[in-house]
Amino acid sequence: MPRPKEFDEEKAVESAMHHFWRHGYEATSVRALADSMGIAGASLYNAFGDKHLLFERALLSYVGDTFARKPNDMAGLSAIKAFFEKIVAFSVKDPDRKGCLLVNSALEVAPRNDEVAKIISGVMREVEDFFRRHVAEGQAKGEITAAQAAPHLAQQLLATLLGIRVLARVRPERALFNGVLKATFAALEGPR
Amino acid sequence: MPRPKEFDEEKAVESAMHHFWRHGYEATSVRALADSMGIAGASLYNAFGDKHLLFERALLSYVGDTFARKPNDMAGLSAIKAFFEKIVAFSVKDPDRKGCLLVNSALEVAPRNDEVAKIISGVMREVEDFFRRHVAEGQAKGEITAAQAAPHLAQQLLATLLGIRVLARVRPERALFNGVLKATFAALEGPR
DNA sequence: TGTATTTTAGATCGATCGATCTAGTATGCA
DNA sequence: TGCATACTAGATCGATCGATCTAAAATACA
Repeated sequence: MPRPKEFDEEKAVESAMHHFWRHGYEATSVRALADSMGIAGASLYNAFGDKHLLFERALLSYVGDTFARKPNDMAGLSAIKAFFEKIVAFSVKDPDRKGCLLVNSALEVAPRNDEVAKIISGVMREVEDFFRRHVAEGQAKGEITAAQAAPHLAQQLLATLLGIRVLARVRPERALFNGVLKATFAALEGPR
Repeated sequence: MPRPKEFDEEKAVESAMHHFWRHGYEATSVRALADSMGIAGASLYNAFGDKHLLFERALLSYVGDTFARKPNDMAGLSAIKAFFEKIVAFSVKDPDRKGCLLVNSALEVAPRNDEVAKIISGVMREVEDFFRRHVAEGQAKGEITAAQAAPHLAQQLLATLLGIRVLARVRPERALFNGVLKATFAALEGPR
């Protein structure tokens, strides 16, 4: 039996993910991908099929890293606040202004790729669910206003999140994010 | 003196704008641009310099069409509501799911093009100003809550707007937008 | 009609694209 | 040591990229 060990596929996908994240899909060449993954071009095609399939793997890897592990030690309003503040903290300190690979891809790739569109809208629905659960929980605890329906508040939170991700790419300013979050959280808490 | 008439530059730029809007920057070839503009490739370079400069022209044309003519017959809350509802109405009925060229370009082009980044962040600041002015006016009229500072509410509205533009590209669903707007406007109006 | 100029279609440029193939090297088991 | 397999570098494929150039057609004034 022959040379059974390959390169670490997971780490390679992670490198590809970071490259797509920084440069986008179209502006990323397969040669640049192979270089940043530390493998030969032929190995890339052997292991991943083609550029498009590799991108799907990279996108799923990103989703796994970013959205799968939600703060499950918190609930209600504090979970929502922690979620937003983590993203803002990252956006402010990221020198590359990469934003969110999912949002970037939603605009650049999804319109011409049904499989990617399905992945992205699926994740967005999960995030919306996440918001709805914690809004309902916060309402039950009396820390979130009951004047608005949980599904609507959750949809508003989703839009705000996506907006923050856009701003992270062109105007990653702490003061701007602070204003957005202040008004968002105040709207959740309602009149006091 | 010779053949003084050229093709209609403005209409040509408009056609280029629509092509960029539908397909993005990288995925648009100069040949496809020239075809959709109804001119020869050589004419494109003669009149506009290169692809990048043509894109800037197209982006400015989009900004002029979309953001320059704001509803100035309204003020305060109703101006804000009309602004959002116009955008949602367009997003829902656009079969191409083009979203917003400015937002699409903010994510795809701006990170690698300082001039485009400047245009985009400038427009975003104008939109933020628009929101701030009308929020302040609404607060003065008592139709918008004074519990939050106008600048913060304006920043929140900007983020929500950008989020809606993202959703327009992957989930242009009337019910989703309605929920977002309902919660957004309720937050503006505050406790009643 | 003749001349100058702008346009056009289309060939062409070097560069790069995604993708494939070849040849040689490294590895593990016999 | 020898064989089979997984990798590598690098050449190469046809296609397309942005950009340029040429030559013919169109237009307006003399």
